[in-house]
Amino acid sequence: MSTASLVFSGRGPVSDATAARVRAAAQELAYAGPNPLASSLRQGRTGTVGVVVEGRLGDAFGDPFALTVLDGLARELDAIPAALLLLPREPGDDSRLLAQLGAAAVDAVVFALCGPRDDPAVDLLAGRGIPMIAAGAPVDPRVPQLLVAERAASAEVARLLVGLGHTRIGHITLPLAPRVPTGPVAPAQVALASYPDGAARALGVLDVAPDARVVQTTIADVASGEQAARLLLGVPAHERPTAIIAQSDVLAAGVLRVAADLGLRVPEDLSVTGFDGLDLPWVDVRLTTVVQDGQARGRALGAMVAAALSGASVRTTHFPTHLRLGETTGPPPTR
Amino acid sequence: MSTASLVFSGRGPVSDATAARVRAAAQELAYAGPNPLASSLRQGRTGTVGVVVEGRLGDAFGDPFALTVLDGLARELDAIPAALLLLPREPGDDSRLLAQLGAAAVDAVVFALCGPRDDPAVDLLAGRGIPMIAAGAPVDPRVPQLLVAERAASAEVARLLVGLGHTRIGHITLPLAPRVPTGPVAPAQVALASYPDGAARALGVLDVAPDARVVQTTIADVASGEQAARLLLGVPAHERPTAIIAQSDVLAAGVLRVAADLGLRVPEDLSVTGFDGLDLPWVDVRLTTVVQDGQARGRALGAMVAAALSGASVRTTHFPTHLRLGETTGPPPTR
DNA sequence: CTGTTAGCGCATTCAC
DNA sequence: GTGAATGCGCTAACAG
Repeated sequence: MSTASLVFSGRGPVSDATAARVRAAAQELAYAGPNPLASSLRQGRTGTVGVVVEGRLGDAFGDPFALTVLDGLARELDAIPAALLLLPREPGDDSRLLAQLGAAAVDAVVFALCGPRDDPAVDLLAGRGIPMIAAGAPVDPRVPQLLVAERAASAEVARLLVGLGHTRIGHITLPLAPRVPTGPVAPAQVALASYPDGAARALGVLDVAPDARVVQTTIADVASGEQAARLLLGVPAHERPTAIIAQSDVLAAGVLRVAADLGLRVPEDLSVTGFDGLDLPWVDVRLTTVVQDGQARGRALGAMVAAALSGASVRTTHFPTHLRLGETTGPPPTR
Repeated sequence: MSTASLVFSGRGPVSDATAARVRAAAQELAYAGPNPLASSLRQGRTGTVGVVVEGRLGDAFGDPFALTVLDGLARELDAIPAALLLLPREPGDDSRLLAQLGAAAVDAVVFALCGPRDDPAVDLLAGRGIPMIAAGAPVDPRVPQLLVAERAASAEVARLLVGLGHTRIGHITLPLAPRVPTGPVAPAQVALASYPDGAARALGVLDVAPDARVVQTTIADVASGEQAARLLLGVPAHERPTAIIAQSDVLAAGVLRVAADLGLRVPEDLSVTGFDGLDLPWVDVRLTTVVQDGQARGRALGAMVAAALSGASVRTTHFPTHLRLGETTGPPPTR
């Protein structure tokens, strides 16, 4: 009885009478519509797109920027239509993710957030012919990217501060590799980092301010920003940085809190910059930051997925950002 | 060649020589392992659990409490193992969700967060024999619940404030129904609400303080809390509430911000309470609030899912909360 | 221990 | 416009 299939999918030429008869029979047999699994197997489409998430969901999406990207992505996928399957990876342990990827039925996979430069998941998915889309990582010719000019944007921030006269600059990076502790990082280590986005932003700063003190965080949240800020600011006044460049607005929010706690005025005593351009209702100053539209970024990723699923060959694209001058940057204090 | 299946699933008794031979052949043919779809169809298991999310992902998980629940749930499901499929519902429009549910292959569905009391998705899923687990909503005999004594907990907060001598109490509720505007709500409307959790908390307050002014928010975030607080506090001083009970800590955070803005000291001029017991790094006072362990709640939901999938019959359970006295409550100002 | 057989539930042919 | 046959790719059950 293929007619039933036509009735439920609603795409065949079926007379109203027959349709009614089919529906009545379905009712009778308590048939709740086609089995999605069988339908997917037959059609080769699942209506599901995987999203790889580094670390715990609470950590990853505790950063409002990441959440906004996810939101935009979901919104765009909804139009395909496709639902989002969350595929968390324990940082530094790929085994669970690979098992999930081997067992999960997805039409495509998105690496929407920061992740390792080299990812064994790529081989697995490429082997299955599942299209992938990434935002910075993993780096692989088989994975088209939506790229941000991280290094250039970050360098622009550093240039702003150097131009204002700052010479002692602190930099707070996102994690450069899985499972790192919060703490200082030697500039030489930066180039070897496994996470490209943090590395690129740090390199941008070092391009312009090679003597910047770099402190790495474990995750992007306010508490980590505070911790890193205390490491940078908890030194004698004459070696204390007069400006801190944070790789994320939530990290910068932590810096602002520590500054207030230490009695440092922003920007008179300390300049602070962020990255992302978040609108945090609980931060009262307007942060100097690199604005990127997270929602639009997610949507752009979703559009790339849609294109890949429709069979188009998707190419690496660039996504715009711009520096926004806020109230948290100014010339260094005259001693 | 079922031997190949045994090799890949790793559960059959296969000699090493044969296993090697199979792997070699797989390599040769560029076979990337079993097709998850076919495997799922055969085994009747997908390794995927759906989570219904009300509203945009950004709105739903912008509340750290909701995110923590999701995190705990994901963590527990990971042990099954199962991955999370996000199933967003546009508030007030079930059609997309129902379509997704009809097309998505899931082993179970969790209603982890607030949602409508009556949900057409229940009929659909019950028809398919897919187990459901809920946390407050939907209310249906076919759906076992993990319940919080919302009304009692809320009443306890109100009793605390009344006991301190407050007579003019304001209450800020979560949305009581889809697509509501932020604004005052008549107590009579509360009992008719479509969202049970907000309704139960409001009823708890009204049980103890029947004259409380109730203001409803659109979503649980700081900005909505601020908006609601301005409605409650923006009246002549003699009719201004001396205490505000918020149904969530993020809403309470908004109240604290407005209080500071209006020059009201907390708790001398205004007592403020929340719900959830979040640890918000950017709120400096210790809020008086109803603590519930979101992570544990998510895990408990995950455990219920695991039980349901193992064929056990899952019963409705209760989840504990407790009132935590903080620094934001005290006697009302003596005029 | 290994190979063969059948069917999971559907959607797509193709005859009628 | 309708019904009957085939196979999507796998794995459980069996026979060797």
